[in-house]
Amino acid sequence: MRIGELAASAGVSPDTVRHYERSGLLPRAARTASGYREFPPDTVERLRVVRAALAVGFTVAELARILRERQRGGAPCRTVRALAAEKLAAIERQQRELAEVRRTLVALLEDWDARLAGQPEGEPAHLLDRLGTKVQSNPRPRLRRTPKEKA
Amino acid sequence: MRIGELAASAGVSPDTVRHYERSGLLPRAARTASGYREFPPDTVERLRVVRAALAVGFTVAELARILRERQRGGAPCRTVRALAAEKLAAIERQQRELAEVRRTLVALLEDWDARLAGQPEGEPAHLLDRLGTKVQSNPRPRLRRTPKEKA
DNA sequence: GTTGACCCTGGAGTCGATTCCAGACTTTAA
DNA sequence: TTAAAGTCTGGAATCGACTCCAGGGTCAAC
Repeated sequence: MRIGELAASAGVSPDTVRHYERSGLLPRAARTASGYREFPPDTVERLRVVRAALAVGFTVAELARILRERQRGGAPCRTVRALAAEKLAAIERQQRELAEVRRTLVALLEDWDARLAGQPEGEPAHLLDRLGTKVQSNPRPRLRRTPKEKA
Repeated sequence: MRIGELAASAGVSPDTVRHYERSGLLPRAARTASGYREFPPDTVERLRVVRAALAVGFTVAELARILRERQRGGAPCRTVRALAAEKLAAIERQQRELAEVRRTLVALLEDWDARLAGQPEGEPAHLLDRLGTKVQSNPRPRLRRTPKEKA
């Protein structure tokens, strides 16, 4: 199968597939006489695994290392298991942070709505200023930019 | 007060303060004869507000726009309120995604541990392969890199 | 008067997973 | 036969909030 078909099977772009190949997440594809990549059908499954691993937090570099190890007959299972546990811990940390931020934001909106209710349309209500008194900043919750889905 | 003191008061680096000034999140500071920035004391509060706003998900660009608007006598409260509501929605979406990923990961670890239990130390257990069957990838949970705290 | 801690500039670098680019070729369907 | 859609390369760009850099002044204490 060609790259477009493979990519579509996993809902990614051909560029992404090439990227994975370059990074060592997919085996080097064979080429047709004209230079097109020709993937064996089971690459669909391999790509699915890669996407799933990325989705639970593995990085491309980590996966590349693991897959390379496996290629050489190694059994990186213990490493994989440990790494996954780290991902879980990271996720739970992030959940706690997110919950905290959410609490803040909910309280903030309530507070704001109360003051906006008693305020004419164009008047300054100094909403942002209320933030300083109610939140003690610190980390930085990277709000994921919404991934642009292909139409 | 000088930049180092201001920065310390909010637990950020002087570089960050300069960055905020450049970005329009802090008013241009006055300068001493030797060119040092001299901040009025209430900048501490302003910086605190900025940090808090960033912490709940506002971007530097958004804050700059809002603060510029306010500078010109505008009352961007409605905008701010709407933006905050968007942030909340984004956070809740992220929470749902994170919960989903966590569920997957927990199930995966259980599954893995079961197979590893019956497996001798160096034998391949094909852990990653199990992923493809249990997860249907998609988005991409950016696990935040842990912010390096200053020692 | 010298050390060490601070401050200045503005432009480049960081992180990571994509995504995009130009310019060229190939395949497919009409 | 010709146009549209797919593919190739590899290096650069994207996003955002910082962080770092060199090369140079400045301030405080001893």
